[in-house]
Amino acid sequence: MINYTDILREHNLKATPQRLAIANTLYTNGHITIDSLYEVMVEKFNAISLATIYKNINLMLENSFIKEVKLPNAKSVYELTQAPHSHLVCTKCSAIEDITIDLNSIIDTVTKTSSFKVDSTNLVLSGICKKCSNN
Amino acid sequence: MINYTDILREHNLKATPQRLAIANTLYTNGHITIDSLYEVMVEKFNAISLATIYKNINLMLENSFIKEVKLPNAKSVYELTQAPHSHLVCTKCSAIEDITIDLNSIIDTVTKTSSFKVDSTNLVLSGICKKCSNN
DNA sequence: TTATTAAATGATAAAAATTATCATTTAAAT
DNA sequence: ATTTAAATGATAATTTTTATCATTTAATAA
Repeated sequence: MINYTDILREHNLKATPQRLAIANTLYTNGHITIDSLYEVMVEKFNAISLATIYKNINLMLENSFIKEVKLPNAKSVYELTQAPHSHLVCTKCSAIEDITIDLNSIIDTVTKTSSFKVDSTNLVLSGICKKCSNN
Repeated sequence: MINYTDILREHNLKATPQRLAIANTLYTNGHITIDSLYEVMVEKFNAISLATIYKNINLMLENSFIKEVKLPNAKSVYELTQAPHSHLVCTKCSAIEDITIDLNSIIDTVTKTSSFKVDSTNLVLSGICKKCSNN
């Protein structure tokens, strides 16, 4: 259990118990959908409102405390903001892995080829994870 | 105006006037949201139902006639299925460009590093397009 | 500590997005 | 021209997300 009080405040978010729990849920789960997050949160706060989940997710996105990851053929998942990275998604078991890939050479090529100034990247690689290829 | 009758049939889709119009709208627009597609279609068929749009988009996705492109901070857009490619999205004017980028070296690295078998890629590069950097 | 205040929460309504249902129409194959 | 399975349009139902508002609470300062 990490104490996210200060980090929340750095992102201009009051450190409410609900938010601290959301932060820890994201920390322990890595990536989670709104639905699953709500399920987990209901166990911790039996009276939490779904509206609180949505409002906090949106605020946390606006304040860059978390990031949304849009996946092909699946609902978005949310993760704590970290260093920029890409994602591996297993089409068999739906597991999601973070992976740091150096995309600079690609960005350079794009800049030269198309005179488009790249500011950020979103890369999702779909396929079969290690576990599933062994089973 | 391209005649998509045969191509639709190749994808196990009856060539209805509505579907032919959807195909042509995607062809001329390149990328379009559900909402915009509906607006365009209403001009061509004043009695078309939004349900028809949704049902066709879903069928066309299932039959790989079209692809969904998930964009950061925006609604999904749909495009005719083409050779695999990536997307450039301008954060100023929201323009979307197709771009073919060779990701094989990256895929190779991932395979070796993480023993994850990559089957498909989804790459969106956000930034400033040529037009907007000049204005 | 306690008091103050702006913000967060929970309950719920409202809105938006998507899917389901079904009678009617139509594309495609006799 | 006939037949039939599928598509369409109208609309209801469901799902997802946002808005509203009374109450509670975190954060700040006295």
